[in-house]
Amino acid sequence: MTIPLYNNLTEKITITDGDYNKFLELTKSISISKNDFFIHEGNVSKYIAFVNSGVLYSYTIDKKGNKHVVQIAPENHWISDLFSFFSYETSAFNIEAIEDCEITILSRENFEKACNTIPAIERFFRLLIQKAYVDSLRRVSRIYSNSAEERYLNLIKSNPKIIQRVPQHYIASYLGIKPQSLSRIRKKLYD
Amino acid sequence: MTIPLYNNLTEKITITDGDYNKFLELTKSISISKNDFFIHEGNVSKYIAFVNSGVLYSYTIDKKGNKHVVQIAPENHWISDLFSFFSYETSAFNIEAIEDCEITILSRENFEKACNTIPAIERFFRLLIQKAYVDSLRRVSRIYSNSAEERYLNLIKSNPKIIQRVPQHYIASYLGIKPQSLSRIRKKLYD
DNA sequence: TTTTTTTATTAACCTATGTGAATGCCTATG
DNA sequence: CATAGGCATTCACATAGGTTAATAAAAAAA
Repeated sequence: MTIPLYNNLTEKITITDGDYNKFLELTKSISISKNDFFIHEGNVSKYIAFVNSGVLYSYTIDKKGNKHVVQIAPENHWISDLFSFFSYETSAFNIEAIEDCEITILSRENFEKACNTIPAIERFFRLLIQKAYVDSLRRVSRIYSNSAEERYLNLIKSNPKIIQRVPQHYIASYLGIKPQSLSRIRKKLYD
Repeated sequence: MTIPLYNNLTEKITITDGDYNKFLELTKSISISKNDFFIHEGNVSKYIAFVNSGVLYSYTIDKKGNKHVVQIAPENHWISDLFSFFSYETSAFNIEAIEDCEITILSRENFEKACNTIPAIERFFRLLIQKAYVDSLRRVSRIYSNSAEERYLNLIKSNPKIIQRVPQHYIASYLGIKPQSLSRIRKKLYD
């Protein structure tokens, strides 16, 4: 199904049917089962993915062996190994399905092709990345100015569904704390 | 002088003289004295700026009254109140000169105009924002996986000049710690 | 120069989160 | 059904960094 993708595009831009079809031809739709990898660290394939259904999450493993959840993407979100997608650096980055997923994927090569040949698509990705960038800036500023407890409450407020669908230790990692600390925070909050 | 800007553009894209001049007409070059504000929180004017010479830095003041340095931009860097520049949210954001500066500025309105009428410029900003985004993602992941001491050492390594030109309490804020803590870290490192 | 203001250092104490280990609970698998 | 592996919870203790306050050093102003 490509309707969710069309709707996602037209939230930000206007696109002709011709351009949309041209864009669609550069993509590929695939299924991923729960716990499968979409991108596995060390693999060469670099894609950006649009989630039609399910939930994916991306994470890195740092030099100390700690896992860091970077992004949690339910349906209607884009997710990618952006470190290497844009920088071409080989980065230890994984994207894994938390639930069974249907996703539409675009290779780096076709991403460039789409941006070069379909102005509306270049605009779309500029806007998408602008938003992702602002989100990331906001995240840095939240880490610095809020405690883990405040960040947890913010996440619940802004994304109540994620809390229900995603295991707690992933949430903890996304918040930048250990599962034990999240437990302690929840206990304090709900006792 | 607009040569630094031309060089900065052509690091990422190819642009014709005609397009460059068209772009230049949308910009304005101004001087800012040390300690002056380029953007003051509460002000309506929203610009993105290219630093020809000097150093600017951007910061927010959070609800608790703490100042957070978000970006430090020496010459040949772009800096902006990106929170509101892209999101149109009114955000409490300041950009101030640490040294006397020459900057070239582009209003939000002209930014859109440039992106809409000069494809090379839209491409340039897409690439610029991609890079800024990757940097910001990397920063989140560093905050989570490195101690303040490690982040300080990283900063020294990747940007030795900034350490020399920027007062220490700004560096501390950029690293997400208090000046006292940076002092303690430096003492531990250099004793 | 002297005075004032800003910045950096140090120290004693406090707090949030990390660490390691034990326990119980679920869920998947044999 | 039994069992193993993963997940959440709890606790005792460790530690990085925050807080407050005093002082020193440097820079700016007079």
